[in-house]
Amino acid sequence: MSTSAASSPRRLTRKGQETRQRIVGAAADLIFEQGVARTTIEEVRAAAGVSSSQLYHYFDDKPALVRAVIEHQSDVIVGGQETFDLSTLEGIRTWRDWVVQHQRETSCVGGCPIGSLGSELAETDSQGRDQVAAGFKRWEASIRRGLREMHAQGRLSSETDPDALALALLAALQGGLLLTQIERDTTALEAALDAMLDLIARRS
Amino acid sequence: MSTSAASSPRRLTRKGQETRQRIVGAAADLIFEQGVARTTIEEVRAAAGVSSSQLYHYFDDKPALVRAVIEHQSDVIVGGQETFDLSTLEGIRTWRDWVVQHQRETSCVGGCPIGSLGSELAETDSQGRDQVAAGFKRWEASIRRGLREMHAQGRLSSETDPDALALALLAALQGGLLLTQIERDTTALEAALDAMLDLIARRS
DNA sequence: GATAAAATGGATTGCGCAATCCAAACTAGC
DNA sequence: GCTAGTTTGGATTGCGCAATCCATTTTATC
Repeated sequence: MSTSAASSPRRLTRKGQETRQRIVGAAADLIFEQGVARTTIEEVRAAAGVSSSQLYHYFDDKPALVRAVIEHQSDVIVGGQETFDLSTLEGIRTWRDWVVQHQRETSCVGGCPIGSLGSELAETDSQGRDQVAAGFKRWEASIRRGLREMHAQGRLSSETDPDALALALLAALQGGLLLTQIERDTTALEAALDAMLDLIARRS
Repeated sequence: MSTSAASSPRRLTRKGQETRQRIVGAAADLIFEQGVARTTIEEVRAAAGVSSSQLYHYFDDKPALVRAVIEHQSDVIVGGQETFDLSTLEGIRTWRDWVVQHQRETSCVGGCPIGSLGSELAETDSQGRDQVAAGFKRWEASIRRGLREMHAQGRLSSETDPDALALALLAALQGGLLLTQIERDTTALEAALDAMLDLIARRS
């Protein structure tokens, strides 16, 4: 969690931090549900139960709020990722099952919180894009840690490049989530992850 | 290319068809560059060199125009896809190289024209989402045709399910394109496609 | 408990942009 | 060449929404 950002208030009261967090949380939910462009400041204001001036007290403008949301979602996702151990085939399967199950439980709605943001901002907000890229880097590093461990312990063939595999796994997940979100069906996500699992098994 | 759509004018003059096409092309370019929400009717109007009333003569409203753009992009992509033969490992490698090269040439800007649209519309325009899903289905079918052929001719092991593999390949491509777009670097795309190629080779 | 800073309330402003309207000028088909 | 339908011009409207403003109340610090 990189602090920084919101210019004006340098010292935040405990109460202020709570309010700020409430705004970020509400914004994150709304943006996850309907994207940045279709989420209005008014909606965020109402959902967070704050006044307009409060919102602009904590964030310079809408882009600044979006930046805080990206940071928030990165933290949530990377935090979640680190509860899984990807250094064994069994662990990767457990992770795969969790991801698929989670999509089923949410009716395949929303896709990946970071991926969707990245797609929307990529060509219009370079600062936002950089931030999403940094989030992906952290995520990738987390996956890589597992595969490197697997490789070091000889459970991945020595010719295998664990770093490239980590990137491929993240890509397969992203593509699977996108197709799953659009088709409202986990088939694509399962096919993508199972293909990667099969590859990893064959390289064991 | 499914016709239909724009309510009002049932009979289009040649001139009318040209104008309509010009609008769709301009809209497709702009939307590819900056997304649906950030593309204004005024921009499309100027780029296509038409008047406001012309635009609303051919399309009921902005969502209708977006629908025409989705249709257009689906046609372009599926058309392009069909110039490749995915029934041999060699052919798939050629396709992989083309995709990567294309991203390099465009500086990794824009991502996938359909994927980006799908991501933006998924939760806010169910009609648009359905249309993107249909586009992906066509794309998937095109890939599947190659892999089924490969399977039938014994160049893919009999235990392999070519349909699931086609879906996984499309997902890897989408995820690779998304990461590549955000990181402005083709490494992820290459890792994703190469992983799938390796899997296919190992299943040959 | 005084005072400076921070947090909150809510009305208001101004503009970007989708969409409408009323013509006028073409293009078919008979 | 007449007329019904199609295509085009461009001004205008109206609203959604980001952002500003001026208070008032609360919290920290000494």
